[in-house]
Amino acid sequence: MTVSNVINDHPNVRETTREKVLKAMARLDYRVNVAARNLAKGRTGTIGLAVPELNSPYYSLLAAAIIGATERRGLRVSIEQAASRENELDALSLSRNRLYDGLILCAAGLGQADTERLRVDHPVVILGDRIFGGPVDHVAMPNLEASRAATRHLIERGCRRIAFLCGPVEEVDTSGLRLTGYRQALAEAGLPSDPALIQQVDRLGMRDGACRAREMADSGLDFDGVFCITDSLAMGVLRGLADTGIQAPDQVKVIGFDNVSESEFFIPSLSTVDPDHQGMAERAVDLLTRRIEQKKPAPDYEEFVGDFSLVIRESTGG
Amino acid sequence: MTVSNVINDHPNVRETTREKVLKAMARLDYRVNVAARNLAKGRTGTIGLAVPELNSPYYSLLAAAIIGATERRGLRVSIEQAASRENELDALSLSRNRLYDGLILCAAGLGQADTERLRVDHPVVILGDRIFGGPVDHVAMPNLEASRAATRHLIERGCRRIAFLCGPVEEVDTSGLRLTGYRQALAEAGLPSDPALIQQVDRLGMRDGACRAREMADSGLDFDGVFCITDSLAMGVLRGLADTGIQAPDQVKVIGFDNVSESEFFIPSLSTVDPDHQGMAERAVDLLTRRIEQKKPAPDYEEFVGDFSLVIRESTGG
DNA sequence: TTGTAAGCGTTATCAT
DNA sequence: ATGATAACGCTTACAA
Repeated sequence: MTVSNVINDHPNVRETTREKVLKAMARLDYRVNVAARNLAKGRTGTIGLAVPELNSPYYSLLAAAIIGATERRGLRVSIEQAASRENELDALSLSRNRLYDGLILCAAGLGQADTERLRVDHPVVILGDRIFGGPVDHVAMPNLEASRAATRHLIERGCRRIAFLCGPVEEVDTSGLRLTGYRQALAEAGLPSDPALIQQVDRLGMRDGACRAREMADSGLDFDGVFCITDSLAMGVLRGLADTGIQAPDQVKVIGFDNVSESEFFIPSLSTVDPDHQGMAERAVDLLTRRIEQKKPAPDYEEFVGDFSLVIRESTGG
Repeated sequence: MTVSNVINDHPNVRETTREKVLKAMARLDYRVNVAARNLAKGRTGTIGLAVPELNSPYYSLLAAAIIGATERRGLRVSIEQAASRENELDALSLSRNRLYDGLILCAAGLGQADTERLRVDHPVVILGDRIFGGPVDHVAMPNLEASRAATRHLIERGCRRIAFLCGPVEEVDTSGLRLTGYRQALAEAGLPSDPALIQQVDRLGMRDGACRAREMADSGLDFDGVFCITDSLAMGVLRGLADTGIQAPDQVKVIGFDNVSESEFFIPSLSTVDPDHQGMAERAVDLLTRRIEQKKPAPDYEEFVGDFSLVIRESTGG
């Protein structure tokens, strides 16, 4: 017991005793067994972070932000790639199995229909836009406002035929919410909303962005601006436009969403929505920590929407 | 005990008993306690992966490759950001503390001088180029050969004044090894090696690449090719060149190293060394698994060097 | 096929 | 200030 007290820096250990213990520990090359400690304490000091994919500028930025936020709180993060709805449920159960003290889940597979599966007796925070009003704390992007602002920016720069590039649109999700913001901005400016300009791709990466941009150009679609719901998509679009000889921003202006590190250096550099990643990460970790600390689960679920600003770069005229 | 047998799919449980147990588990909403299991088994089924930074195209690619390799083996990966030598030592001790069954360490802070600190009694695999001949298994990039090939490619495309852009050069590390390959290629082609062309930056990211490219251009340095030791650096260079009005590949050709996802879509698309990330990841996990499985530590340390190929794209003339 | 007993290495509680 | 004792929830070894 005294050894335990020394290890955990408890007071009430005589200095000479402490030294004796430390000396013995050094001599024996003693290491605490974290598994045993976790069992005895009922805590692991680790939270789980489940993201759909790691090799993505956005999710790696997000992971870095979360890690930054946890470091300041003396927590460890274990990152899991949960690439499917199935994987996400796995992550949930691992957390329930006391491997983690709590879980930050970036849902991509789970949807509004799975809301009830989140009703678990251990701390979970949802980060993202697929589940609203669930029985968990929730940190979301400022989808609507930011999309309006991005679209408005294109309009202000003179675009009249603005394409909207997104992923599969579901009832409630990033694509759907940002589409609403886009439509609102058009409506506010008195511009018609042409369904042909609404383009959906399967995956929100550069490849799909590039392919679709080429298809749009080749099909003769008339457009002078593109609002892409992720920067990856937007950089892909810039690439696709370049392939077809279309000049950005002169002929077509492009704006993205996320402000990933690469956007600043792309050629042309990418105008984009800059969400307050840091703030959202801090808040997610705060909410989770609060849940972990409180003994009794309380159904006062919080919904936090992050801040954003617009970053104007070359792709919309600088 | 019978419950344990059911949970672990052991044979020798009567079907009716199994069902009774499963039913009871469902009724009680029972969950195994992973912490307790870890303690009893002395294994966690989790390996640690320590990388210097997460928000980097290269390391996120690597992390994804490692995760892919472990999934097939029924292992879980816990990713840690170890951004300093200190952090790397932490990761080592966590593993020693039985939180992980083993550790894959991408050393960036630890160096050849720390070799002895790797002499630990639990499985570790080093992934990277900073420690050779240490008391651990080691998976490395084909630095020398690949750098020679990349430099040779620039020479074949007509470059005569090839700059080399790297990070701080130490005794043994990525920068140093690739520098050697670069010099060898120049020598083989009978080209002089001008020290002014060897450019070092602090961090291997796009920002430093862009800044340095602008400085090189502004200072009037004469160069017609750049071999960058990472793709991020190379994309930064392309950006920097664009800023100063230098055309790539017409006036200056650029080649990178890593073949990160972004390279294919950058404008101009980036020629680069494509290491066999998947193969290296598989091998690292294999080596680690072997160590975990064997009871007695054996000092037959393996050194595995991955494969590579060259991917020629627009930045060197397509 | 099922169940008993011991032990994994810590920490919490409570005496001393 | 120190230490004895009993958990923590599981698995292994072995007995029934």
